[in-house]
Amino acid sequence: MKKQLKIKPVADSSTEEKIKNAARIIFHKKGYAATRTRDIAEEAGINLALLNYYFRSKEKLFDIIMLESLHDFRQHIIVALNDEKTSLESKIETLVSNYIDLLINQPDIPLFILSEIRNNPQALISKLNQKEIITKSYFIKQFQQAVQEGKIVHINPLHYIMNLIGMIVFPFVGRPILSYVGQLKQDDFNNLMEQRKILIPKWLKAISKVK
Amino acid sequence: MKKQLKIKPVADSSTEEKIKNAARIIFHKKGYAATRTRDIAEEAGINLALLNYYFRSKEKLFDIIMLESLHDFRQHIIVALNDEKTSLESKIETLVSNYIDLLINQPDIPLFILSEIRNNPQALISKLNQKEIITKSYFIKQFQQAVQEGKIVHINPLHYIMNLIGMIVFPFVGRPILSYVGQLKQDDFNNLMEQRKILIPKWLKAISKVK
DNA sequence: GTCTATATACGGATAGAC
DNA sequence: GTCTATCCGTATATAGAC
Repeated sequence: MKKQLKIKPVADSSTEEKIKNAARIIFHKKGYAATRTRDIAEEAGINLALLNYYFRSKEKLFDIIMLESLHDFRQHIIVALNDEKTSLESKIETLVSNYIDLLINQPDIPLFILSEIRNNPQALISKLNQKEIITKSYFIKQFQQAVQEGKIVHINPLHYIMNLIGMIVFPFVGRPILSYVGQLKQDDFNNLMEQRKILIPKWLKAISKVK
Repeated sequence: MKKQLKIKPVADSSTEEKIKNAARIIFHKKGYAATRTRDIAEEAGINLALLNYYFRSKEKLFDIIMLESLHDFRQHIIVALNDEKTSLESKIETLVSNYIDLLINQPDIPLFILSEIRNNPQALISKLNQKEIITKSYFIKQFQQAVQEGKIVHINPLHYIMNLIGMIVFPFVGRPILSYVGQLKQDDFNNLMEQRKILIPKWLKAISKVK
């Protein structure tokens, strides 16, 4: 059971990878409860029994997918917020841009995580780890510094965080409705998201002046 | 089977209402697939068989709850956006305020709807009805008017809608995480949302000037 | 209308052949 | 490692007594 490289996995080569990739797709799309192991097997093009052979149970397979998804979801925030070399503004820019790139590739991650947390809060919230990752980040230090200097209006930083993450994530969470209302095709939607990479930092800047 | 008044239902009096209220709570909290009819019966304090006696099946009961939830969720937008008497600004103010009030009372509605749409897009999206409710609303007319007059920067109105709805809804969708990160109690959270009633319209105004 | 007991279906998991 | 066949628990739904 060789561990494969994170960056460039050998695609769908091994059966194990095939199952994991299929599981990610189905779990992300339907959530734990609505997913049937038979669907995963079919998506992976393998026999149902193999799923249990490799992963013992639906739950164990799910835990693996959830852990990886949480990792992806968090990592973009943590890394960006804790870079001590960059300014507040450029931190926002990289975070927004990287995040939107992730979501264009895996648009179902946020709704997946949020709805599973709803179904099982205590179990999952703890897996988010250190609640201080945001509140004690270098970003927050810089933020409070900027408030002191009068560059940002005095306000609960949580509002700022909600707006930041919400502006990035919400369009993906509401994509089906949005695409329906706006009659958007896949590409139309992605183009809008590309625009937001530039717009969101500007908007946040404007907001941070509002009393 | 007398139809009861919408505004002031005779609370939990009838068994039918008891079941519906219980179903709303459980479905909102866990979604269709993860909900067991036994849980609903227990929550309602009635025998499991009665559920089928009154509503025939889990699915039929679910459809009723979903339809009502969609109605609540939409109605606040539609009514506010189509009032021809009010200015653009005051439309926003009422919409934000009414919406946040609804969500403080039923905080699980958005995640409920969004995750069920994800599980079954085509079936539910159609129930949203007329895709023109937003794009052909009086609000959009006023919006485009304001753009013409140079009061609002020229931009795809969908960005504006995403920001508007996202700022309102996202904190509720991400509430478990937010409350965890910010160490918020129920009241702390609600207070933040009350603040947003005032702040969101101001923020949107600032955003609408950003090039 | 409400209950107890039970039928039926479905989905996760395993035994055992290859 | 991979398949077929099958087991078994769980959840929905109904039959029938009260």
